[in-house]
Amino acid sequence: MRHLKDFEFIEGVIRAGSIRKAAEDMNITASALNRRINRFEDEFGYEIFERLPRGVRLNPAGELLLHHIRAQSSDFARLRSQVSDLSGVRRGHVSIACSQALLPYFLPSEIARYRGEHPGVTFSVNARDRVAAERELSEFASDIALVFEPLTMVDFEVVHAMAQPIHAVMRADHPLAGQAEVRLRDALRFPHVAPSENFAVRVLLETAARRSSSMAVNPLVESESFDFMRHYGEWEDMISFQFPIGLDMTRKPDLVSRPLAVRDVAPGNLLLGQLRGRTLPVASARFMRELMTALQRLAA
Amino acid sequence: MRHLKDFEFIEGVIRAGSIRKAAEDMNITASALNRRINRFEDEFGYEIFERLPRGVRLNPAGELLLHHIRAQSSDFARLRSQVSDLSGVRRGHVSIACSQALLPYFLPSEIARYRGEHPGVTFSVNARDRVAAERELSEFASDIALVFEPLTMVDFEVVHAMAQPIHAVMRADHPLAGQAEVRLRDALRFPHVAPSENFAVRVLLETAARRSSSMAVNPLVESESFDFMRHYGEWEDMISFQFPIGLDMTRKPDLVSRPLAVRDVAPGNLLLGQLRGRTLPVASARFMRELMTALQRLAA
DNA sequence: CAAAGCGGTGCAAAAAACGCACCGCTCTGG
DNA sequence: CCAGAGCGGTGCGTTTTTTGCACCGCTTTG
Repeated sequence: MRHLKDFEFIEGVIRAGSIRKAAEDMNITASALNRRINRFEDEFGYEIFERLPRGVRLNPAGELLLHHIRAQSSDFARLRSQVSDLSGVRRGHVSIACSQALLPYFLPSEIARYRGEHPGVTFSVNARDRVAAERELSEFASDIALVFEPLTMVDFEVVHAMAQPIHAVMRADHPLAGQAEVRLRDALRFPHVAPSENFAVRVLLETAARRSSSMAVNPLVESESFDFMRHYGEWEDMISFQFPIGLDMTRKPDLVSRPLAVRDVAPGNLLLGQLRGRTLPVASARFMRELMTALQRLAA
Repeated sequence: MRHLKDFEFIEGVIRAGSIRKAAEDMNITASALNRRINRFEDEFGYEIFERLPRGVRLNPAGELLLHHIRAQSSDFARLRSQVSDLSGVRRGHVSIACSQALLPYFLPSEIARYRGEHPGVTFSVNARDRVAAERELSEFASDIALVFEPLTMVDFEVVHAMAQPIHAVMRADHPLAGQAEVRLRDALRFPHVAPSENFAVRVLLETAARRSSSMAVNPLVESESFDFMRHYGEWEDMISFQFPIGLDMTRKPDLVSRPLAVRDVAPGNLLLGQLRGRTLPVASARFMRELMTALQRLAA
């Protein structure tokens, strides 16, 4: 679209880090691109790039402008899909940033169900830790985030929250498998695997363990991949920790999961949210409502 | 700004109702303007105007586009003032749509206090009934609305609410002046003035009166101007009804105001709000926070 | 039924954007 | 230490886009 041309060029320059590189990427002369940038800065009244010997970089004003650009082009995309909805077609794209735990069962089933009703809607799903998920929202790279215990929360608008007690996952013949509820100190006495420090499960375990001098999280295997940890249990008998929404026990009859005692470990909060103040595209907004009801159904 | 040119032309056409008239208004040839519109519709992929024999009119897609245009240019204005804030200057403009009751005392004092601290900030204040105030918000014509009991509320995001019991205002020597609290049936037995049907005070009085067959609101003088009604009391001894925030009794020692009994008449809700989901310009956002604290101080 | 007002179009002129060649500068690697 | 590479910026001729003018077909109106 014509009126977004300048913005696209500016985004290109930001991406490339220099005008010349950006010009090459976008099939235009460096001089022409340079003039576009300069003209825009003139009209805008403020410089938006710092000129460095090796290229250009956004200054604070440019950062603000970048946010406007992203908000603007995202809203324009929303407008287009809204207009195309007028003619009856139900189309759109939903982009989601989520914790790993949602990847194996919860999101696939929800998305499949939704696409069954609206086959024109496409999805992109990316695993992101809680910091990256928030950043993606504020960069308009994702519409929806579904993460455990996000950190900064200033641009994160919580649409739905759900408490999830941590479960200990072990083989059906594990000594602790007979208990309906597992005490943390018991679980930590057995060999266990755990995710690394930037995952909510680990943080909750650590804070709980720190309350008592006798307990410590000492994973024999540590990984950033929940997928790896889940499969590792098939080879060596270990306890792993996971939120129940990431579990589908019906498919693994040789594994059992038991909740950790809530008085030992605080439950994690699964938060469904979007960028504060943003108007989501119709498809994303609808799917978010679906997720809300799905989570409520799960809690009941 | 270059990238808003098309949008400005489109707004001009909407305002003028025909391409030729708009072209004249904006110092451009009709043919050039016509081609701009057509080119935009081509690139956009949808027509936005219905072509009528006497001119053009927005179609539904155009209505959606218009909203995007207004949101977009308002957000761009916000961006500019935010960037200019970076260089230290505190500037900006705050536009307010409010009920008449706020005009004489509350808003003037609040605005004066705010401008004492930020002399670079300008204001526009317009009295609007509760329907018009909401429309102004959604057209980005006002940043902030402060009204009693708005109606539709779908685009109105309530930032602060405050209950205001209706007061009966009368001369100090009025028979009811001795009571700390006035019953509605007593007040209605005396000659009274009242605002017309599209004001919250009147609606609340009517609904309260309807609960009893023995009461009716029969104003001897009816007006849309609170200013008129306030001054009319100086000429003929009548009860008028008003929210306390619109009163400043210290300046009129010969007048007294007594609250109507809450068990007779429901208090009105004064609502401070903005367009749902909109990011206000810095100046407006700050002033809104000031209003919130002022209202809280008033309630205490 | 003619005149006025509307959106749309062909064409030439005017304006804007572009590509090319080149400048001055800083950093870097032999 | 110095030459070369890479950067942003500029002058100029050329290309592309936009505009203005004249005019068309159409509908409404007095």
